Amino acid sequence: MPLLLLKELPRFECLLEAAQRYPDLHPESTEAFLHLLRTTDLVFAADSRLLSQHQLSPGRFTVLMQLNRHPDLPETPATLADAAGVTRATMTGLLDTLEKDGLVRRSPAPSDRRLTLIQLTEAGTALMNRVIPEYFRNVAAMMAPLSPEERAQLVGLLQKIERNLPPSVD
Amino acid sequence: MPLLLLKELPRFECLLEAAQRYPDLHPESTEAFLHLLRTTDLVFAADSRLLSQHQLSPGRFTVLMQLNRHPDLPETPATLADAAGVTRATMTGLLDTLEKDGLVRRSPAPSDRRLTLIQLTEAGTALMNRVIPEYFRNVAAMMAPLSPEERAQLVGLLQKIERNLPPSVD
DNA sequence: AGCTTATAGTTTGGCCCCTAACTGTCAGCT
DNA sequence: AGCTGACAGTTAGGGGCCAAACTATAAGCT
Repeated sequence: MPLLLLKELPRFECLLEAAQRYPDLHPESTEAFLHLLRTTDLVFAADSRLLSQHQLSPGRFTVLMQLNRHPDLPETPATLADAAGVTRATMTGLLDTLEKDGLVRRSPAPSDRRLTLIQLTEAGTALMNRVIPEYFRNVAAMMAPLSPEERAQLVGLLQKIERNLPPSVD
Repeated sequence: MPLLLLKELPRFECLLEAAQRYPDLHPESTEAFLHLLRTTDLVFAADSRLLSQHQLSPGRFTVLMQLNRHPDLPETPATLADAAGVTRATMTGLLDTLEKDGLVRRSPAPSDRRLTLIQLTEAGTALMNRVIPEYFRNVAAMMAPLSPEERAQLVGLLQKIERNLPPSVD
């Protein structure tokens, strides 16, 4: 996604000016909020560009990552959806295209015909073996401008915000 | 959107462990990266929940915000799309539903028949007058756990990351 | 055995994003 | 005047998300 943000964030001076018109506007908070969305949009877009070179999207990658963690332990659409924080309807769609591309395999569960077992195929495993190192190098490169102390600091600040918010999915 | 993240981020200890399997995995960078996506997802979801109470989405809100800034200066779909960082096709769809809901009005430009002028309707203006204060209060509330110094610090750290990344749209 | 409640996965329809291609219009050139 | 290239906005098709509703299956109770 882009998050549908303004391409150029308003300067802080503009926020100060707008605060005169909108008393509820808190310039420092709004600035932090907009930068958070903006930076994440850029990070996410860079991540998406890397993944798209391998015919993957962040969503598909997350599913494959989940399956790759314990390859001998099959997952179901419901457990994958729950772990990923999306609806089962969404997961059905993701699995449809992953299966079509030969990266996962669906099979019935012997003991419960409501369940479908999902496993990585050999092609899926091979793809992940190629993508994962590159993915982590890309993540490290994106975070490289921060020193180790600054990364810890960033995590601390983000956790402070996070603790104050309800989870986005049940 | 949820960003299709894992509902529970891996603990840092798990990242250390995974780093043994993936030498390119940099635990501190990966932790910061995942927290950045996670926190923004939660912030964005909270923002979306507030806006959805007013039959708005972040995208529609951004468009209305842009139109609200200079109500007497009509915009065009192309200028709105460019300012918002989305394609003209996307903007057409957003304007379709905003027009259907009576929040914006499309009219032909007298001097250039390629252009469509977009303006807020009275209903659109009234809606924005109700939503904007609430929107900024919500933003301030989400950022409230950070002190003013910490907000400035967050902005600084995010800008460091941002400067190292290409823009997500041209 | 039959009924009720719950679960799994899918389908439908919609929204928001994209790319590519289309139609209509304008600007500049000859 | 006519042509070419560029621009504006839309359409078509697709992916990724949602909610709601559906069908099929399982568990528990009587």
